Amino acid sequence: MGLEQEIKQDKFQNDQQKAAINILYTGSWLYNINAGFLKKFDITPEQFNVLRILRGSFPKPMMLAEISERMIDKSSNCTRLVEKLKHKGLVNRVTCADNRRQVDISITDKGQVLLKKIDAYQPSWIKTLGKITKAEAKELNRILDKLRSYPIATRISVKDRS
Amino acid sequence: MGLEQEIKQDKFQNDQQKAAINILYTGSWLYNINAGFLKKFDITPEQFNVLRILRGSFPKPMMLAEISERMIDKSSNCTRLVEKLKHKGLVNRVTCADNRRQVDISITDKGQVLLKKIDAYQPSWIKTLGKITKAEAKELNRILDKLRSYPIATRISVKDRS
DNA sequence: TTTGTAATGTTGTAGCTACAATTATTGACA
DNA sequence: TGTCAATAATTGTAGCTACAACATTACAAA
Repeated sequence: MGLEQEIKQDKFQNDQQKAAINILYTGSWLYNINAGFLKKFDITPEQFNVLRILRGSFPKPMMLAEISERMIDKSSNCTRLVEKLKHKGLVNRVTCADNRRQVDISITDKGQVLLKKIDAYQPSWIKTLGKITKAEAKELNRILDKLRSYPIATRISVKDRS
Repeated sequence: MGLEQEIKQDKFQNDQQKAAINILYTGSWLYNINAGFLKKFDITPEQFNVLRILRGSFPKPMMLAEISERMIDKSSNCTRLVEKLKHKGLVNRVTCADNRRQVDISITDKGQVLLKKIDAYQPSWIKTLGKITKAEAKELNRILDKLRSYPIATRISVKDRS
């Protein structure tokens, strides 16, 4: 079933506009699948994202700004997110000795164990992804990266200058 | 700049997994551009979505369940969303005479005017979309539709199955 | 008519997000 | 040294979401 049937809209202005809606719609769909899956582990997608980021850096701790930079959804409030994770014992947070403005955050053993457990469950969205081929995934990645490439925002094109 | 640089992650398990992150990331990126644009008009992306849905149905009113079904983000609370729009004078909401369980919702003149005004602004994300070709947009749509095909049972309610 | 069940919305509430204001610390430099 | 700007994180708060419980209405069966 295509996007038109799913949101019951039968005409888009053009393929690009349809693509925008499709990305938003598919993103929301994927997010919800993921959130539903992670709920079993009492963790949100944002928290999961942060934990994986910290695992990637382990054993080197990270500061909040670095974590924010790597997050999928940049707008999440990192301070409070990390606070939740600390409360669950999944991360450590200590004031950095060299620079007391920053805090060093690192994943705990308990956090590592949780991630392993989640990995082992073979999340349903991994299965979902199997529906597209490797070649399709590559092409999808290429197009999405192109879409986000830096806009030539306010620059006047050579043609228009005259 | 590709996804790896943007979220500073240099290895993914495979292309499909990267694609999932890419969709979530690009969706969030696009949402934020859109939200920033719409803020000038004192309206959220969700509210804008509902208004366009109602314009599509005009002059035929719609009930809440129909609107929900067509929304990009199904999880928004439609009752309160419509309440906000009514408060701004952008929609009408009256109890349906035939079936008093349902409410008939329709876009007002003021709502139509607002949408026209927004259309006229040529949203920045329309420019964004120009970065991919028509052929790329078509391919993107095809792959995203394929990805969502065969719904994951656990997240789809009985009602939605059809 | 009464009863049960499905359809349709609304509401309560905990928790989360957006974003601007604020605090604390550091480093540059007159 | 004292002042200023930059960096890093926290907090206040209004508004929004998730989701389950609830209320109302419709309709069919006994």
